[in-house]
Amino acid sequence: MPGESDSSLGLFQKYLANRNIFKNREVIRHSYRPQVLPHRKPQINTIAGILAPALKKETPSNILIYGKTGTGKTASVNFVGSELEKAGGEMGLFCRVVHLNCQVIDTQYRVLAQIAKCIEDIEGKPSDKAKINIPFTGWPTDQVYSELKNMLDETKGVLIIVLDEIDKLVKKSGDETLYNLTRINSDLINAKVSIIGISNDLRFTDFLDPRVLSSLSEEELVFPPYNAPQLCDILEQRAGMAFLEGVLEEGVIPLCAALAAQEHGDARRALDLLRVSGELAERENTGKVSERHVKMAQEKIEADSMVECISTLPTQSKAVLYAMLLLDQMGKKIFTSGEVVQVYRELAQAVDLDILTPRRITDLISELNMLGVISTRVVSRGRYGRTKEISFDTNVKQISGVITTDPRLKEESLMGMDINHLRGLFR
DNA sequence: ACTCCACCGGAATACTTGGCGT
DNA sequence: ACGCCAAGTATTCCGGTGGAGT
Repeated sequence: MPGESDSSLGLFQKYLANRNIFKNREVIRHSYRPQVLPHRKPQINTIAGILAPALKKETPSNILIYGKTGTGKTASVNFVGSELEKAGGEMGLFCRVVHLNCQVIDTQYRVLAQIAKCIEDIEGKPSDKAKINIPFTGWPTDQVYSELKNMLDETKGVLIIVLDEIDKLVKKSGDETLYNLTRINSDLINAKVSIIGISNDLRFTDFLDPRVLSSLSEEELVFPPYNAPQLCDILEQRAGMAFLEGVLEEGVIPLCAALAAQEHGDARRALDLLRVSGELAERENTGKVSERHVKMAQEKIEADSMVECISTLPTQSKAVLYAMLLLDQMGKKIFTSGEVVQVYRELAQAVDLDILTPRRITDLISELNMLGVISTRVVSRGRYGRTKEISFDTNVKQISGVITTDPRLKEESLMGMDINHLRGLFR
């Protein structure tokens, strides 16, 4: 693209050329699906091998895929799926893949309805007698099931159902859905169905009926986390498309890879790091992404996720957190649960919240601890009992910024609170 | 209508060491 | 000097409740 469009770009050219970091930012969003998936050849080949019978109008084995987030499970399956559809199309077969994210579609009804809808969309053109639209709600589930069965049979092809985040589905609505889906084959005459389950949770099979499990996991596949060099390759591959020539300094990609590898080998995390680094550099107008930016990006991502985490907390938890903030501001960097309870009482009264018992508060405190907002340590002080020592280990300002976003904990609502009284209490 | 889950609090029990009694 | 006790929560277990989903 450089060169020929000079005429219209001329005016802006120098600004674009000067300071921009990105060539195409979309490429390093994790929603972007690259053509090539580095270091996933074996898995892709395995999946392809398992699904290949579909092209001979046979039923492929069901597959269960495990792996942590950001290990390329979904991307690999999608890749194989679209290749399969392509191949099927060339051979004049009806061979389709439908992808369902069970985090969103998490009931039996919605799963069935969504599959039906996908099939409808795919072969929309033949003027079927009465376009049977399955409503979002209203029908009994078994009617949807039999309707789906009929639709499938008419296609006379092979359908591959990908259930992404299948563990969420099982946790929310049990294994009945899966049971029905696995036995749908025996009800079909002309068509074949095969299921690919994708799970983040290795132990989710505990919740499954053994019959469902054995049928679902005819083949099992594990996606190991990426290690640092592999992450490097992934980043390299995309960085070439995403960034302008020479804006990335030497150590940037290795650093992103190393940081993400420490996490869980999460490719998404690595890409986020790289993208945010780029965005930070862009904002600075330096025209270069350096390792410093990566470190800033790391902090920013962490901070963002903490903000996200805190802002979705229930009000009571926020109140407890606020109480701890007040203690911190009063100069007590380390405090005990007893003190938190005292401050919390005042606070809750002032903002007209139900006052929870100490019992509950300790629960909330440990919850906050697990979220990593605070850190706690149980200590025994001999004659003076046993307590939890609590302290903040992250930026207090940010936390307080988020907390006061809650309508019930706005500054104004705290007017009724006697801070000085509290101050006197803790010296 | 019924089930399930998140939230809540009461009671009992666990835990640990500085103080106090001897 | 030594050892048991007690303070003050933590932690566990459990039962109740209201609201959301089916």
